Amino acid sequence: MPWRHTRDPYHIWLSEIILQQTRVQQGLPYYQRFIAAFPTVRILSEAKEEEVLRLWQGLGYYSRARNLHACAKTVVQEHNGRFPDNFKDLLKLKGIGRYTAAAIASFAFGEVVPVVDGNVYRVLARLFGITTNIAQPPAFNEFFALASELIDPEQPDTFNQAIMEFGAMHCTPQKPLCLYCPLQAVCYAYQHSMQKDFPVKKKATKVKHRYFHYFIILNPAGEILMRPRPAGDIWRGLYDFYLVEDNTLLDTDAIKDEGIQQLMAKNSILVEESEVYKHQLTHQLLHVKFFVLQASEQALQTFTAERSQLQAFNPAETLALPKPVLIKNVLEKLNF
DNA sequence: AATCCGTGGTC
DNA sequence: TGACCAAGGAT
Repeated sequence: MPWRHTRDPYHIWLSEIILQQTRVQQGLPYYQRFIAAFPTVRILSEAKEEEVLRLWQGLGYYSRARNLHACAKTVVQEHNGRFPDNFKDLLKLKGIGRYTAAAIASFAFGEVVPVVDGNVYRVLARLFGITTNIAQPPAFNEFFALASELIDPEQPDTFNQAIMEFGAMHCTPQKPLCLYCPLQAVCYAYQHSMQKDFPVKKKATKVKHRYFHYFIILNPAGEILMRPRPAGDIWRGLYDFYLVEDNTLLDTDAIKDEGIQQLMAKNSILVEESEVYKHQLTHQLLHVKFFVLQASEQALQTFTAERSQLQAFNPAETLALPKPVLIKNVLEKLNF
């Protein structure tokens, strides 16, 4: 890994941001493209945001890219192009939290501060038999305190990399390699055959049910009405169809949206789909029905005038739109 | 504290 | 094949 044997805070910072919730294999090519395009933090800070986002596309968690760009600007404009050299000040930068601040502080500047990531939770929980629920915020302080006692003050960077590497390569989430583990004799989980029980991670899976009534509205030209989803909800910025949401599964004729009612009155309606979609990241269970309707030009004008976000796309154009998986599948099934 | 964000890998 | 998870952070 190209960021492993360096103390350049720019390289370390970039790699750590890319590797947040992301595997090395997936992030490595992005790291290489970013370094090639932006050799220094100053060059990155002078880039356009669209250019940064374009290089980031496909990697996910896109706020990381926006924060990355904002952080580069701050470093250049307020810190003379040099990253802060300590944990406390690094924490103030956008996109840098407790893990990333500790990683940069220890790797680049040798500060004695432990990283606490998913690997550290797992390794320490197994080793010491810690039953604290790591999904709860207070868990961080406990593991941070324990790691602070364990960290080697002479080589904090090596300690931090070692414990994460050990977690990633050896003390893995599933099928840890206990058979030839040097910590067998002192590992609580191994001694009690409880590897699968650590770390304790209870994820308050309150599944939220939502009922989406999608309307695939076609105008006389055969175009489809779509709109980008608003902020503050799932699929922000991705395109989907006009929808009516209600907490109860509505009957076709019980829908309250007046505009839709008018369209339905004047046009035939087909129920094309009815299925359940699980949004696993946010534990939402979406109950979805799809209606297809042909709208007359006149009815359509009234309808869209009240919903300025809606745009008409021909089917070929919709292929180029960023769509939620659900919508993509529907379009494919409907042969659009 | 709870919720949101994304793609890809594993078993 | 569905459930779980990954070198987290912001709001």
